Amino acid sequence: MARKRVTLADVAAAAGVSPTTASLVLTGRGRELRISDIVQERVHAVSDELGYRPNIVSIGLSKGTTKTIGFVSDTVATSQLAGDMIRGALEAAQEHGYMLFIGETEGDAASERQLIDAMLDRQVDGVILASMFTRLRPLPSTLDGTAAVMLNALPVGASAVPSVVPDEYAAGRSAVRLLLEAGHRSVHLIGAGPGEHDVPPATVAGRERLAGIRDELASAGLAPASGWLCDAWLPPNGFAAVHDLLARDPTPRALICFNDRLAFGAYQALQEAGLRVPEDVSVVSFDNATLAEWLRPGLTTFGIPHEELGRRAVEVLLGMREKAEPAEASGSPVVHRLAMPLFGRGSVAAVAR
Amino acid sequence: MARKRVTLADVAAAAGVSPTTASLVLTGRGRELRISDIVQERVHAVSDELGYRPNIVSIGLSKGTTKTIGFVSDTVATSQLAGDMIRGALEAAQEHGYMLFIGETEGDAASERQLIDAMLDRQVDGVILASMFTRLRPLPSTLDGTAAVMLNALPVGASAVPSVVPDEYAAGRSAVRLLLEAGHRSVHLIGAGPGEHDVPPATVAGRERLAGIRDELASAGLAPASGWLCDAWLPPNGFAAVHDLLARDPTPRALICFNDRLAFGAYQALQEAGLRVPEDVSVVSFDNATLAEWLRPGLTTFGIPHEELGRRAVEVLLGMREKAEPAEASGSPVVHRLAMPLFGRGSVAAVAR
DNA sequence: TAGCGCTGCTAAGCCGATTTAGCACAGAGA
DNA sequence: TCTCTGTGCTAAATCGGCTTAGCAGCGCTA
Repeated sequence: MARKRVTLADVAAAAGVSPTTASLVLTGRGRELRISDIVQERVHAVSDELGYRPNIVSIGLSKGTTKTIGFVSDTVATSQLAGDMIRGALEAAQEHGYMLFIGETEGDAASERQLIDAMLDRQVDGVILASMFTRLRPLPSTLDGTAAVMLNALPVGASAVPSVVPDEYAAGRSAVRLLLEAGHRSVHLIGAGPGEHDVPPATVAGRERLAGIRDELASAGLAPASGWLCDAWLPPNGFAAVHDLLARDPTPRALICFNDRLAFGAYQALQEAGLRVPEDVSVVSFDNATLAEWLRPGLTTFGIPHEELGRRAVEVLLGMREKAEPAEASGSPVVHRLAMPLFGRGSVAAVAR
Repeated sequence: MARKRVTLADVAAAAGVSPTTASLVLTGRGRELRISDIVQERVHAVSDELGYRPNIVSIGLSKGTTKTIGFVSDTVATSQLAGDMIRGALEAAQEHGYMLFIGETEGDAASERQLIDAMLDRQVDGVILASMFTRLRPLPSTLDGTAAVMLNALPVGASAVPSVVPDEYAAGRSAVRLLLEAGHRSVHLIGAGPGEHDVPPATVAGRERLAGIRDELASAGLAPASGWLCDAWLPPNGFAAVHDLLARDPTPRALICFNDRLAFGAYQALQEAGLRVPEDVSVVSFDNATLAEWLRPGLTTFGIPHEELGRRAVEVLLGMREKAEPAEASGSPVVHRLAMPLFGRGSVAAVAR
């Protein structure tokens, strides 16, 4: 069955010219090399008729470029996030005629190395190293000499690799500002805080959100009313933290949850205590998980622009390939910070007096 | 910077043999073609020392196989599901030394065609056509002559392509059996039913789940107590359906929700009506979304084995490449149905008497 | 001592494109 | 008539590996 692919040689034969001529015409160098209009037209016509498409593998062999990008993610555990990030990358890649190899390491260094090798064996033009939660990560040494971009992660060590991350710090400030504008002066933190070092280890997001929160509070002459550091940021943790908070302060007015799943747990605890959102308690959160929309009332949250992050990573990577080695040239690695958009729903109200 | 890749020629030169010899040794045909042990050893040593890795692009050019599979999904809207499916596919592919191209069509036929072309241009060895919800879909004609497998979708038309889908029908039967064993005799359906044709259009999952449910009820001499067909299967739909149900029957005993998001809405409606899960109402559902674990009480649900589906699709695809054209040979396309595992949590209790 | 078979290795072609160098022909000028 | 300059096209090398066919040298037989 398998109809054989139409090759350049087929086109050339059918048009009665040499493969060279066909190649020149189809790569747009016909005029430059003085192929007559009649022949050019004939080649194009035959090419269309036969449905010729160049074999990228072949081009890859001689040019060393395969129009392919490797996308290495460390975990797809919280895969919804990964999906959007990949989607953005995919779209940007497709727009530029690139394809994406996807690979997953589950955080294992050996399998990361293996995966990157497999990609290099296939002559990828560049590699995106994505993390599903913002963190510091080293650049694998195999990637020396290959264009690379970190996505939702920051390079550690001397490697001068550009990175693309959400602007967590700004979002932290914005979250506080939102509550201040609603008249709140007492803000409890669920998931981290109150001190600047009270964050789960290795999460850049937590550290930067907290820094933003604390700085914005400070500029209003305030400090967190309380902070509840959690090991993990899942609903049960949020539930427990708010449960504990209510034991100390039975009528909190405003919560900032460090992510939406914590907020979900917070909702549950508040509800069981007979407190209503937002009439009794305002809640602001981060991530804009799908969940945020489904809660009743809807959760006001700062979203991670996953799709935009993925898209930007691809664009940065393709940009690198044009200029020679710009990251190293400019001395220090470039960090692209993308704004986290606010999704205002029903969970914030003016403070009750 | 970019250290040049080590080629076979480099290894050969360093070992003082011809490229032919090096190739034979490294592809394991050394003994067969009588290369002396001394030379074999030397070639291997040099190869290791230089860190030689064969360039798969080159092999792809001559052999036409690139150890690469294209994974085309129609939508990543509900991307968590996609993520797990892709993860399973990824793992299986990696185990066999294959890489995955990922592409997304957003359901658009033109972009699907374009994507598949882009993959064929890169000489993929096969293509997996994945849907994020089980449905019928035609096989794009460009794929004639290429190995293909449908994932979470069934081929429509004469194309003899194997497919891998969850066994929705069996899960429907199991859901009912679970309730029957708990002593329930009155079962309300949220999302579809009561009649066998009362399903949202084009969802195979709904149709098959409903068929299983109705058949199992029938074999106990029962029929659905009521059924609430919803346009979409999102929390607000579940909320509304249960709201309506309660207007007719204020004390339902058992609900089967057609997915977890409907069940989430059902929980909310039950809660607002002062009914408790599972003491007053038992709830069974399908999908095992992450959400199911977070609800209080945890939702008892039949999960879609996404990871297993993805994995199996790859295995079926790679299996096809070994035998010639087995699907067509065997006459009718093979459908692989994978069991949907039960995740028993706290939402089902023995019927109150 | 020519012929045969075996051992151990290599030359050369191929996959499908791009690219460089250059060929054949026509017309113009010396 | 010979050279020179364009014009229009093509041969051949290349990318990096695999594969087929075959070569050289040796010992053994007839």
